[in-house]
Amino acid sequence: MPRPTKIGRSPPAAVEESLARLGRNIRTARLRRKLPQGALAERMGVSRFVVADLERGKPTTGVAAYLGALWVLGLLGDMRAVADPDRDDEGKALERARGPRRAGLRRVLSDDF
Amino acid sequence: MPRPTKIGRSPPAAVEESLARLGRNIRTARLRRKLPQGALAERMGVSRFVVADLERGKPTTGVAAYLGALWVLGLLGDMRAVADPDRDDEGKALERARGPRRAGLRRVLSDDF
DNA sequence: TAATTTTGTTATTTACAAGCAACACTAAAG
DNA sequence: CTTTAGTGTTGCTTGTAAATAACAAAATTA
Repeated sequence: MPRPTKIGRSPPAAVEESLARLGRNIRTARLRRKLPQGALAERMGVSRFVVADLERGKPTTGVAAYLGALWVLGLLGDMRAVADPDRDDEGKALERARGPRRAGLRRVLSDDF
Repeated sequence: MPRPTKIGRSPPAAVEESLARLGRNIRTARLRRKLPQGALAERMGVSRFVVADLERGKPTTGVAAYLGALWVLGLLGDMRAVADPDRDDEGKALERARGPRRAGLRRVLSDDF
């Protein structure tokens, strides 16, 4: 996350806590599976330092690293429920109050990064 | 995620799908709350381009950006269940097969980034 | 319709994420 | 105790994530 970002340098406490817990959970799952940081890192295609950063909940580390770890550990499915529109009761209530707005999409949205 | 990373440049398909879905979910939640990308970005303390990246599921974007968006939208609580040790049945089974290993911790682990 | 708002695109700049190497510390295994 | 494996820490290098600015193309509102 290069360039000084407020959310990267000092995230809201709630975000920091959430990240710390996620990191601890990944560490616990890794230890249960008897995987050293290096082995997990190798299967993810990153260096062991990235895994160490994850497990501490480093906020500036890329999402792909976190999700990649979950993937190797067989826990990626847990992400399905995050921000699931079907479970977003507050959002659904807001939407019912007016007509459903369509997202201002382009003709074609290029997804090549 | 500077430096050519396998997981950043071409993540496993499962990770890509998970990211794409998460991005779509965040976008849906934002639209339901009638928040423009710029407004969400401002509350997060980032530029509007980061929000646009999120919603496309860009893998190299920092975690804090994703979690920060969830936080503003009131959806951060959904992260609690991700990799929750209490729900990790496979991990628990593996652990039962042997004694619970303790992590090789330091005396003090500095968490200042 | 026109005016406004929102989002997408491109280009440029810059601070840092992630790679690597070397070394220290810890805790198991022999 | 000695050896080995796993993890933490520091310093350095490099490619790039994110900021900014300017413009274009949609969608919404009047």
